[in-house]
Amino acid sequence: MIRTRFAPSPTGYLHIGGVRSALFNWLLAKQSGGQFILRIDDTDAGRNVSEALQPILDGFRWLGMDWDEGPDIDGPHAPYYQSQRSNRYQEAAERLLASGHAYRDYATPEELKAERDAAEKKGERFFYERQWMAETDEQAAAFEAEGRPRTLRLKMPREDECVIQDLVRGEVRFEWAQEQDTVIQRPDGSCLYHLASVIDDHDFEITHVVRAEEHLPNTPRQIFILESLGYQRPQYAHLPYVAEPGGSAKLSKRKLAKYENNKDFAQLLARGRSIADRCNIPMEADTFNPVIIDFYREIGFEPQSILNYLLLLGWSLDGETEKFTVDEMVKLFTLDRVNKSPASFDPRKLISFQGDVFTQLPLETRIQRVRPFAERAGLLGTSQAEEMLAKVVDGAEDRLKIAGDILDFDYFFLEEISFNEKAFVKRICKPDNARELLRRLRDHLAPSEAFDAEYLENQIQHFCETSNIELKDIIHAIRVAATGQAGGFGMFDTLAILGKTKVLSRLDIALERAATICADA
RNA sequence: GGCCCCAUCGUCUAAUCGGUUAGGACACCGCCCUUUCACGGCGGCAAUCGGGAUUCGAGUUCCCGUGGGGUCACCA
Repeated sequence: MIRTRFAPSPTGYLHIGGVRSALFNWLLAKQSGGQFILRIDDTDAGRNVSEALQPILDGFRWLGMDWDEGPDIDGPHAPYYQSQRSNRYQEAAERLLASGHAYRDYATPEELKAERDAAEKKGERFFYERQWMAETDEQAAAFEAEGRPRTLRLKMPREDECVIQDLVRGEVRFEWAQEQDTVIQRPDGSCLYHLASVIDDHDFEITHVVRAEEHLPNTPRQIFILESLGYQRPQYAHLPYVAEPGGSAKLSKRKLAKYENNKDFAQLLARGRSIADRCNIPMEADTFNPVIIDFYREIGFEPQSILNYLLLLGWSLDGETEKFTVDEMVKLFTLDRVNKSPASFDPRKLISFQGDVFTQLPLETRIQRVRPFAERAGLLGTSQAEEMLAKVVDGAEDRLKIAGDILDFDYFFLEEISFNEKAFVKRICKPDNARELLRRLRDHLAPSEAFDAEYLENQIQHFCETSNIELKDIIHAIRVAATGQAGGFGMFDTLAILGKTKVLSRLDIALERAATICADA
């Protein structure tokens, strides 16, 4: 039975690299009928744990990554919050002390800092030499009489080496003598991460520890703890981290400003901002940031595309197959095809995946996805607008890649549109007969009873013949006048969806506008 | 700096147990389709970090460089 875990700290946001780690854990557990556990690493957290945890749980729920045990649902090993498990850690700390694998240490923070600074001055690395270690109760009493604070440190071996069989990296060796005597318990009795993590993995019966590569150097001391306690080693798999766009450093949410220099990243962020701006979505850098999962939910990405993209960041099936449903991911994922080197985050490929996924959704689903955005942007409200929405989504076809893209087609809904200035000049001002043709076309269409695409095509073709012009001589001017835009979907469909009233009034508005702004007016 | 990890097109990656014209995808560039914008179709550009060793033969094995990165807390 495989049991995996993801252990977020309640930081208030879910990092995209974290999602990938969690995904691999989740897939590994699901494919064998095992369990995926969510454990909350809040040993160092402030008061607002539940508030800071919410976005993380929301993120997982949105992605459809359900956990079998953890917050909100509990399970046989509850509690799943480290802050509620301190008695377990203290118990272990005492055992470690009793067995001689840990010792009482009475160094003050000031003394340690002085040692550290001195080492740094000499260009050496700091290595604690147990100057304030108390080996006997007498020594401990003497230190305590001086009023020194007591911490518990691991008494690391000074010879031999630690050999790890890592499922993605193979055999990795560390010399024990290089390992520091890590502090596992603070003077106030609270225990630190390494201890807590090992105890929890044991208590929760975790069989596979799949986590980011940055934890690889921590592994020897965790192995020391668990073996000292007589626990069995889990299987380890250290994943390469997700690197920044166009670079090889670890992707970090704090470097948003730097990433904005990356064209692709900047474009994605700009896209998001324009949607958020129209929909009154808050844009704090803590959550509205392509490094954070909330960003994608807020602007209308599909969980499926994010999962699929992240799966391929460091894993491949055969180098050919790229599109996977969640069921396929679960069935086909294997740790032995995880790559060893960091994979940099490529916003363009993510967008491409998203476009494919969204386009293939049934019309009804697309309408449903898009509606909240249209609503928040104030485009809906009337029953005509509802009908319009369905027609627009249908007509837009694959031009809609992200749900928030519906705002690109706001001109169908708005009473007053804004004109693309360049297009207006090029299509309406510049051709010398454009205004005349538009005026005549307006009058030609005014008496029309019908206003469907087929009828419009016939009418406009006929208009062209009688005017001795070709369709292409007028169609661009019509589009700009009716939509304000240079591009869009089929012209006759566009006019039909807009409806006669809007089309006629916009032709009037465009003509008035041309009269005032065109250079020769 | 110590320890550890990594190294194929711009990016993500493929290449049984050494033998391929080093394959696919995203991006980019052409052409076609077309009333525009997309889509789609066709084509193109583009990579094994360097040096040794082993071998008939090395992207693949070994060694040495070089480069990139991670980590070195009374954080997680």
